[in-house]
Parts: sequence; C-alpha cells; structure tokens
Amino acid sequence: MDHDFCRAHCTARMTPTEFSPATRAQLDRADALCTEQGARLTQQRREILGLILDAKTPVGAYDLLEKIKTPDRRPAPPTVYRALDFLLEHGLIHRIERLSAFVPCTHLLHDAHAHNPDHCHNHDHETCLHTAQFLICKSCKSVTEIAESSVLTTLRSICREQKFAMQSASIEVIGLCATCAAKERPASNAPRKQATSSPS
Amino acid sequence: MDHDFCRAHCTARMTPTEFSPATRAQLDRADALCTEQGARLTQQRREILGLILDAKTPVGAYDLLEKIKTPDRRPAPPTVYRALDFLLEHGLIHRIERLSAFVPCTHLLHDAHAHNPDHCHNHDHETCLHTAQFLICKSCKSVTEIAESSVLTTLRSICREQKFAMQSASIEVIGLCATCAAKERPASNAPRKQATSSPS
DNA sequence: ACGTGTCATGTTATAATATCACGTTCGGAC
DNA sequence: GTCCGAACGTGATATTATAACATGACACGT
Ligand SMILES: [Zn+2]
Ligand SMILES: [Zn+2]
Ligand SMILES: [Zn+2]
Ligand SMILES: [Zn+2]
Repeated sequence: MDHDFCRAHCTARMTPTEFSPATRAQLDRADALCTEQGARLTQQRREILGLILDAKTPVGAYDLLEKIKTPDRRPAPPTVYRALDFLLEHGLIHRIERLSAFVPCTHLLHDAHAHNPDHCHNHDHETCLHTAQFLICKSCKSVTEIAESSVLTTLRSICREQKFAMQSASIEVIGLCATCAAKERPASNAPRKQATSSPS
Repeated sequence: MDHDFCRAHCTARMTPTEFSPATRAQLDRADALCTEQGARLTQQRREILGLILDAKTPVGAYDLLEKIKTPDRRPAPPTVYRALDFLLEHGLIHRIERLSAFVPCTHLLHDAHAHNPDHCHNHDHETCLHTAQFLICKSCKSVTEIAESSVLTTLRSICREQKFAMQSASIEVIGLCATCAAKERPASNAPRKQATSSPS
C-alpha cells in the first residue's frame, strides 16, 4: 500500500548520486533481473551498483565506501561488503581477484538480456554466472570481460579428465590493451630513443 | 675462511625446522636454479621455501611468519613478504589469488628440471613462469597445478584477436577434487539420508 | 492493534593481508 | 681493509575484509 509511496519517497530523498539516463537504464535492467530471481535491488544496492557501472575502471570496496558518504550518513565497511556480496551472488558484478576490486558484469552493459531472457537459459547458468574471463590492462587499468566460452570449454574438459568437479573459475590475464601497447612501442622495433619512457 | 664455519654454525643454531631428505633435495634443486640465474637462495629464503614445500595445502604469509618464529627471533611481516617476492620472481612458488596463499611450483616437485635443464627453454619462459593454472578443492584445500598448456594456448589466441599483449595470467578453478567429490555424494543419487552432512 | 519472523541495515570493533621507511648487517669485488 | 649493493631487522602504517550484536522496516497471522 504505502510501500510504493515509501520507495518513491526514499528514492527522492536519499539518492546522493544522480546517475545518467544510460546508467539508470542499466540499473532498471538489473532491478528486473533481481525481481525475476525473487530478490530486491534495494536503494543501497542500487547505488553501489550504479557507482560500479559508472566507473571506467574496477572499483575497490573502500572507494565505494568513500563515495557513498554524505554529511548525514557515514556508512561502515560491512554496508558496502554486504551490497557487494548481494551483487556478486546475483551475477550483476564480478570481483577481480588480482585487484581486489569490482566491475559490472557485461551482461548488464549490453541489452541482450533485456530482449531475450531465454538467453539466460541456454548456457550453464550455474557455472557461467560465477565464472568470467578478464583482460586487465596494467597501464590504463581497463578491464575487458571476454564473453568467449572457448576457455571455459577447455577448462571443463581438463577438469573432466581429472575428475575435478568445477564450481567456478577465475581467469585473469594481465598485460597491455591494444591502445596502451601502441603507446608503449611507438615504432615496431625502434627501442633507440629515450628508453621508451615505460610507465612501470 | 671462517665463513664456512659460520654457515654451519648458523645452520645448526637457527634452523628451527629440520626438513626431510626429500624436501632438502628439492631445496637443493631450487638453489641450483637460483645460482643459474645469478640469484642467491639464502638461508631465510630457503626456510620459507621449505615450509611451503612441506605444506600439503597453500600457506598464507602470516602462517609462515608464525612458523619461522623462535624464542630468539621474532621476524616481522616484511621478512616473509620479501622472501615470497624473491621466490615468486624466480618461479619457485605461485600465489593463489583466491586464497591469498602460496604453493610451490610443480617444476620443483618433479625432477624434470634436474635432469634436463633444456626443458626450460622449449616453452615460453617469459609467460610460463608467471602463469599457471590451478584446481583448488574447496573441501580439502588441496591445490593441483595443471601443466597442460591448452588453456594458455586458447587464451593466447583470444588475446591475439583482441590485440591484447598478455604478460601473465591467473587461472584458478574452484570446486571439489575427485576424492572430496566422492565423499560428498556417497551414492550417485541418494540424497535422502540426513542432508548428506555437506560441509558447507 | 499486537506479537513475531525475516530481511536489510546500522554500528563498533577487530581480523587478516600487505607495504613503507629507515637503519643495520652481510657478502663479495676491488 | 674499503666500499657497495643486496639482504635483513624493526616499527609503524596502509589496505582489505569480517565478526558480533543491535536496530529498523515490513509481512503475516491472530
Ligand atoms: Zn559477466
Ligand atoms: Zn590500457
Ligand atoms: Zn609452476
Ligand atoms: Zn578435496
């Protein structure tokens, strides 16, 4: 009854960060996904997810903690970690182990899901949600999630051989993205300038 | 001159952990590898490596810190982390990101290297040393390093497509090892006993 | 309206992991 | 011996994560 009122009310009053329309669309998509799963994307979880979506690079838990602080509210670590746990469990974000930081799941970024929820069901949700592959650029910190399932397939066959029951996997590749690699090596094979000014 | 005396003396006095002959053999192998690379496997590094070799499961930095404490010596974290950094750089151990813990590199456990140092040179040392694949059992905490290069090959081809310059990769699979999986499911499909007593 | 269970959140403290900064010692080249 | 750089000792601190317990908001049956 007045539950809807309260939700609207709270949204208006306590949202410290205004998200762009694009981000809001993604958040709404996430909300729908949660509802499908019988879970609630609360205001707090929504805000954390929004901040992760808007960041161009992986975000640490304590970065998030800083960002959600307002004059009124000084949340403590558990607040953030609880939201992160929820988002992880529902496949909305991934944790990058090598960085102790979080990125949105690419499923959220494209509208594949929105149009075709069946897409959810033709791949192995159990394993897929908890498993992703990332290319992490050491230089610009950008992270690309690889949708490609070939790695997972290879891994699965290895596990079968070893009778290992795979539950999830982290695959993280460190290196330089195309852009940064180009900057590093201005010419193909001319390292005779001034030490290539490598930003290590 | 009295250098040899000192080493013997110190070894006798400050080695709190006596390693088994098998472990000592591996340590000697590691020592040789270091010397090849112009590095020194000091007493301290040797002890840390020995402890990691002897452990049946991955060891955390602070576990090691506890283990190397004696009535005389109360080392501080940097001591351990410095040794770990050294061992990582020289490919003697790996870090398991998901556990913040360390395991010996399997190269050390088998004597392939001892007999055939050329083995080192027919695979890509640059990438291989810094890259390994692990099967981590959630239940017994055992970790298996996969020598198999098929995953790495697959990853490399993906990176090539994306023009991503791979420097290293972590591949960690979580699940149940053959032994533990068998324990979990006593019969194939008879979950009607007392909740199978699944340890979380 | 009242108790009651459940989920989400707030709050305080602390655990666990990792690094910085600075001074000293050790080992080997000369 | 003298010197230099690598290795180590030590104290403080940073960063990441969780434990433990209390409160608030709502649903539901009575
Ligand atoms: Zn994803
Ligand atoms: Zn980059
Ligand atoms: Zn290895
Ligand atoms: Zn096991």
